[in-house]
Amino acid sequence: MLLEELRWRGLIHQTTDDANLAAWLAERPRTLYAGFDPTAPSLHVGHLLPLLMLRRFQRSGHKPIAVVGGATGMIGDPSGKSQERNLLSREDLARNVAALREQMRQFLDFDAGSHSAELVNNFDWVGPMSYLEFLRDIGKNFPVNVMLAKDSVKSRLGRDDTGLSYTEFSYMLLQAYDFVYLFDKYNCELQVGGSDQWGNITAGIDLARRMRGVPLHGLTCPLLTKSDGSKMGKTESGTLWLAANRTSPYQFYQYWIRVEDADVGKCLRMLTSLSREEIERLDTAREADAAKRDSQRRLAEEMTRLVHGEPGLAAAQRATDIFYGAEISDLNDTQLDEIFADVPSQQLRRNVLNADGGLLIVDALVAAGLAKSKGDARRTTQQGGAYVNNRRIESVEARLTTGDLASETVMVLRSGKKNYALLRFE
RNA sequence: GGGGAGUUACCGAAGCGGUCAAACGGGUCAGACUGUAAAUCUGAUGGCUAUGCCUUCGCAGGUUCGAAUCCUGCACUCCCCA
Repeated sequence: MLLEELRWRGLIHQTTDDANLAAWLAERPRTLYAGFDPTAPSLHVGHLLPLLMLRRFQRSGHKPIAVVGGATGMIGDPSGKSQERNLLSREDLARNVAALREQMRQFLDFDAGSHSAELVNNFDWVGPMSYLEFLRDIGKNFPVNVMLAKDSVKSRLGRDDTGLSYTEFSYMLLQAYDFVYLFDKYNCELQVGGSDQWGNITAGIDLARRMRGVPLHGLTCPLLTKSDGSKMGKTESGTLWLAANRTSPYQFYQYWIRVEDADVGKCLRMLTSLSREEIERLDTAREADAAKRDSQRRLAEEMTRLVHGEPGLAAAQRATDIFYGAEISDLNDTQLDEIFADVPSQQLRRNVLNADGGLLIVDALVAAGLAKSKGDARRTTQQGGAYVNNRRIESVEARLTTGDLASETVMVLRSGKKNYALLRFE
């Protein structure tokens, strides 16, 4: 039932027991976990698949545990990495762990009785363990030849330009032990993760069999990639973060709005909770009239609501209307600040609007940083590329006065289709 | 160490005494078209207090009424022979 849906959504890459997993899950509610290493102070789109996987399982009555890797994050997972990682400082790590915990809360239900979600930090059980204890109890169970056979290790050893430190080599032991620990404490029997986690997951399953004699299970989801093979969630300016202070709700919304036709169906399946009927209806509509871009709109809406809530979605949509819409007027500073939160701004003295009949449009463009020089500004204006409050400026001679303020103190300048800048007049 | 070639605007590349702010291509920017797609088409592309003025053709000098173009020196790059 659940598994069938996951399969339809394309969320299953590999499982430890294709034949029986569905029945095993149907038997009774199970406890499962996914781990997230605190490599940055925010989750990003790449974390979403396993996180949503936990959510989907919870909605089917299973109990999810989100593990923040306070311990494993100190080591660095070599899986899927082509080079040795730099270690994070303890302070950074602590900050990241706290931030991730906070973010993960919104995706899971912590008040669902017997299948309430748990949020734990593996530093709590790995930290107190001594090195000797670790080597005797855990290390003893890892044949090095098996470890060497893992893809994550092999790919690194096969390279000439980079190696693999003992530290990173040990990573899988820590993650393997997490699984055993969570089995002991929560009777956790299933680990989910991205396809690059397969080696680590099976390491945990092997360890549990040796230490406890129990069969645990694993399930991985594919990496979220675009039709051209590149990773989803990367923009020209970097990663698409879930934290509003790193990627604004507007930028986040825009990313999904701009997803290619070829990728949008996959995104709807893998990332949203929309029903199969609804997604297939969108597919049909898209084939009939791709230009309407209902799929993208719906995707952006769902994703932004999921990550930033209704207020975030509303703000993103309002900003979108303005960025791609009509003239800006009758707004106040607060609204403008919110909409143009991502846009650079410059301060000017207010009296330049009154002196000499106003501020020349050319000077305004230069001051706002939208033109390299006055010549550049003049050219842009002559070619019809200069806008104030989204109204095209027709003449190079035009002067801006207090009447051109969009709000109390702010004027919205634009060069071309999408280069915005604010001028604040104090 | 010897011989040769080169250094031009964001990049590539023409220019080889005046008509050179410097052809052409790419990039970039703007406009039209469009689905916040792709392609296409058009225009622009050193600066300014702008029918003119100023600064730029590796750097510093020189010849000349006049130099990106000729001469001298310097720096750097590339190639060939040791």
